[in-house]
Amino acid sequence: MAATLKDVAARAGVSRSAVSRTFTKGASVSEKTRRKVEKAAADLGYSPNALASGLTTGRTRLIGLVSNNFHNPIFLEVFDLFTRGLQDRGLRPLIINLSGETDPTDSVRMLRQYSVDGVIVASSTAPPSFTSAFRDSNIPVVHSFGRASVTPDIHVVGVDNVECGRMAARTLADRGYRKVGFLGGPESATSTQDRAKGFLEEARRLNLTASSSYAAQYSFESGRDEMRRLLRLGPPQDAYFCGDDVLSIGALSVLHDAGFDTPANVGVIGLNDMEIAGWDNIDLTTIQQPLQQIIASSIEIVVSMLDQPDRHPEIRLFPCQIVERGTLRPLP
Amino acid sequence: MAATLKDVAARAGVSRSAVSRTFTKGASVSEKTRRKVEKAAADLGYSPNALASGLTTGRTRLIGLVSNNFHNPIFLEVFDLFTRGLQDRGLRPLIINLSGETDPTDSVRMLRQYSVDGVIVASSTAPPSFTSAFRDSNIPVVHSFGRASVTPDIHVVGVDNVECGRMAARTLADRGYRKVGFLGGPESATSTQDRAKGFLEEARRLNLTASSSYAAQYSFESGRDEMRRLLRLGPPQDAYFCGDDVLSIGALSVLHDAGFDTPANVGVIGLNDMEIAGWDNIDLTTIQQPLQQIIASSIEIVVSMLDQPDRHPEIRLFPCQIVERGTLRPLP
DNA sequence: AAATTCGTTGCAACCGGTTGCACGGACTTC
DNA sequence: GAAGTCCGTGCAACCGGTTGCAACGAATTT
Repeated sequence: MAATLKDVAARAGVSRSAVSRTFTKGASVSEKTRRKVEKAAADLGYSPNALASGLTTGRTRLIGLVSNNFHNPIFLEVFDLFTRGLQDRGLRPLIINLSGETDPTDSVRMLRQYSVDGVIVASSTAPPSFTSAFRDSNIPVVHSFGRASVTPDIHVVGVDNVECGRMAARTLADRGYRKVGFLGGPESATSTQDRAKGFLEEARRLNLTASSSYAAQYSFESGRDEMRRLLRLGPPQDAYFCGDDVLSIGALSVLHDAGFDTPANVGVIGLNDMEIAGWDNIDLTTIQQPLQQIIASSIEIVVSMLDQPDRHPEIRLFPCQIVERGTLRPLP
Repeated sequence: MAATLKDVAARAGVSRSAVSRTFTKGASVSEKTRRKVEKAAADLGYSPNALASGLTTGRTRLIGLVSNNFHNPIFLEVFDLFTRGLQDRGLRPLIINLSGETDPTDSVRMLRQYSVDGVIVASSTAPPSFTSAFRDSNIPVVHSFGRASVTPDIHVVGVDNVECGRMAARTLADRGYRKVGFLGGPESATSTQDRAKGFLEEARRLNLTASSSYAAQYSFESGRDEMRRLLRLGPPQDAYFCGDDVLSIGALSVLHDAGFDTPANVGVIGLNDMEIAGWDNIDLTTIQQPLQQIIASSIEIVVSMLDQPDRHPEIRLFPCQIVERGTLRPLP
């Protein structure tokens, strides 16, 4: 149906090699043949078949984008940045929706079948075994929003979640909250563990009374469920650090239903600064992750791995910052 | 690096054809060779290269998923359903993020280069010329959330937006609102045009006073901007039908800032029923599009086109329904 | 025992490109 | 004018599979 190399070669009166070379930059072709070929290609509406060329070159320009956060609005922003960033560099994202799957076998097989040039795992909850499965299959991989390890064996781009936890504790302390709580996401997620660690350590250091609890997932409903459970056990803390904006908003809605007012009765600080957090009906004080930087950096690493697959694993962490809105009282 | 057909053939002591046939269902292979081959394949961790096989069969099992709604949270749900639905059928979504692009040329080229088996355009704002570009390139295409045409030349799955508009008008009238307004998305989008048409016609029929205006995009900020503009011109209508939930929420936030209370002073009804609309801090009355059905149906059509590429274009519209929440006063 | 049928198998060509190599011609150089 | 460069080109093999065709052996029929 579509024109092939052979068709173009015939029409231009040259060999298939000549046509291939005109479309391979850096190859040696005379001005004259190039013009003939380009004319013929335009006439036939030819564009090279990326799959066939991938077969011989070993480069498909396909990048696996693996995620499981399809219920957190922040991920739409992540998705937008990744897909745009990749396609701006001539790469095509091939999506894998994990949706609860924890066994990497299938994902690895799928992406190997399509000979992706690399994989980006965009998830703060995917276990480390997941990313290593790709590396073990010799697929270049970078873990975005992953945990920084002391002995990195995989590229990780993200934030220092322990430091985020500390930052949250300091922020609450500075505003005069004394009894504070951590309301995290799933306890199995490394991001949750790190945020809890930083938060509780720093709270202790600052002589705050700190508690912690965990929601089943990073979702609005889980945030509601967990806050409801807490309120059944007794009065709320002075303020909560929630492991994610959606959890915060869920928790807030339960607090409001129960008659508590923010920030007067109880403060809440989230994490992510998703677009919705800035909406006036939400107005959530939160810790912002620098998404653009994290994603641009992830893409940069995966691109560089195309040329140097055995590049030394690297950790890139970016600083977070507080976005002041209405769910925490102002500094005294 | 990865094992190939040849490696497996050598290890199993059979020809490459035999190996290929064990992995092609419906092919004729004896139990004995099948076992030998499967053993060898398992030993080597072999899995067939989908790209190479696509080259000869003309089937890549790749489906282009084209969209431009990367700023509307509803699209995360759409995305989740599409990616899961496709991969459940062994298809892989290849994402194209249009982000404002209106010229289909590049998208068509990209997807042709990767020999996708079909394309799903998931957008209520993409112009019809966009989808036809795929069809003209002989790529099976279905337009999800598109406009139903009387003389369909492309598969369309979605809702009857004119009827949605009528339904909104009736809903407002039933609840005693007399002066009503349509606050739509971009005027160029067919979805906006249809919703406006249905709403205004029905409002007239019901002797309501109706006005209409348009936001620049389907986004929270545009909703705010437009409602701000309306309030500068004079007092608000009794109730608004907004062309989308995000517009509704933007409009609501401006109304609240201006001291209007919902549903006491002014009613708002949205469209989509995105997850957030149900959050207690939002509690938006809205018209629900049956996403699951629309998406399942879109996938079903694209799958059926794999076998019958020239299948007659079809329109599938699903009914919407009102989701009662707190931004419209109850029926008298 | 010969003929027929049938399922299984390997050969070889092909899908749409890429690329090492050798050849040919134009252009320098001595 | 002969020798040496260098650039451009085509041939042919290859990437990792698929598939039509013919051959083959076993089982069935006559």
